Amino acid sequence: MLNILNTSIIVCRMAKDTNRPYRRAHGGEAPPAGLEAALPDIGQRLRELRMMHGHSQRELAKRAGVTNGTISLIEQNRISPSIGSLKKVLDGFPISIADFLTLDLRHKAKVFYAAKELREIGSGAISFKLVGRDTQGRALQMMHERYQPGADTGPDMLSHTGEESGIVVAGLIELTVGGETRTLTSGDAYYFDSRLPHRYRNTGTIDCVIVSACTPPSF
Amino acid sequence: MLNILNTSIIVCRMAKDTNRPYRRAHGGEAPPAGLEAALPDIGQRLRELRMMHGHSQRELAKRAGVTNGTISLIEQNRISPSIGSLKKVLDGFPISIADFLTLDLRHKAKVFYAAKELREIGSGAISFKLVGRDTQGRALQMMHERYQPGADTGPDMLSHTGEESGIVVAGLIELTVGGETRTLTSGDAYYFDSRLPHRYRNTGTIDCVIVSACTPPSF
DNA sequence: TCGACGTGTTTAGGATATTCAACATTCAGC
DNA sequence: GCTGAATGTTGAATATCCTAAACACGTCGA
Repeated sequence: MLNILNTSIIVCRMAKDTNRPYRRAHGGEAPPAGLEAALPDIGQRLRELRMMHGHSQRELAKRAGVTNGTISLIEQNRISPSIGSLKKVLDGFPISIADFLTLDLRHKAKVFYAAKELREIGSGAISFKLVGRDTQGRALQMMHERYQPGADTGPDMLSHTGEESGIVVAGLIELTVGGETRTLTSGDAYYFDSRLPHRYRNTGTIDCVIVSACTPPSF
Repeated sequence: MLNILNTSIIVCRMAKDTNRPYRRAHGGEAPPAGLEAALPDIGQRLRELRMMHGHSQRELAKRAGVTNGTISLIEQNRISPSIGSLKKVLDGFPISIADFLTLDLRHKAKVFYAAKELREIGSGAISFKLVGRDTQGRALQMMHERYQPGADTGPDMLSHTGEESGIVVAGLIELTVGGETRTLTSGDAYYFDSRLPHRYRNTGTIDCVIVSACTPPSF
């Protein structure tokens, strides 16, 4: 099977360096065409990652224990680094080879959310403000919850797949999980499997504010 | 930096094949010792995967478009395959390089946490209070973070697998993610892929408090 | 017992990756 | 306009990878 990457490298070399003829991969069988998933653009990935970290080629080379020339050639896709040396190079960053190959650096997901941008659901006594509008492809759902005095998620206990956790920021909340009830105040926290029936009640006299998260997103 | 893998390869070659002398990686500096994460045992992984699929080396070689010798050498860790050829080999299976490298080598939980029970790590300018002592089997890690004025996670950007999100509860924080920088204040929020290099800095004059969550737990 | 296959391993040599050193460029500081 | 120090690129030499072909061993059936 013909390797697309290697081929392109050769083309590149031929064009730039020498006229030395190139032996076609396997004289015999024709390649079954590009059925396999494309190999990510190692060079550009590395360059972007390096830039993000604010390192020069030499700086990274020193950290990684390779030469700056190697970094340069890899970034230009002039060579296909061995696993060993790619590992060395990535040792210059806190990232694994697997993550490096998977990470989508180009996709610009929304990162920052002004308070007013949080999506608010449930008005009245209980309000949830969600971080992020579409939870597509996200593993987490972060929330800013506010319970007015007397607010109550009700006697019909909640129950859904996933896990949830939170920290009380202000006021107090009475939380029941799987039959056990506790009152939490500012700084206290909870963590439970969302399949356990649960209920929140503000038994205090001021608004209760909780910052919580659940996975997977359930809104 | 000396590459452990390559070294062992050489040793192996020397012992079995020839007595040809081996030039030590870099005459100069001594290796800073095994600080970096171990490179997964490519050879054994490949062998196991191949066995699971019931292929012989030659059979896989044919599918992959490499020679059986290459498979053999890789499985013995005699060579560190190039990304390109590892890709080719894995094209013989329905698995990506990243998955291949990651592939796994095979009650009543505590719900309520008083503020004092939160496990505190990092005492100085930055302190994290974690919900839950052992994150074993948990999908989420909830945290109460406090940054003193001037606190900074440092120019060596953080980067790790997972996703993280948070809401600023008090003060302000300057957050850099994947090259983009923003200053968030109380009520603002963020969400990003933790593999993107990121950095937190309290550029304000009072303590900044953030309640955040990440998945999977990374402490 | 023998050959014809199957397996994984090894070897020599050509192809590719990596290093080292030099080069070209940019940019700050004078 | 000069340096000097930084950057990324390149060519030649060397080390490593990859292939092709042979090797050694085991199994099976005649």
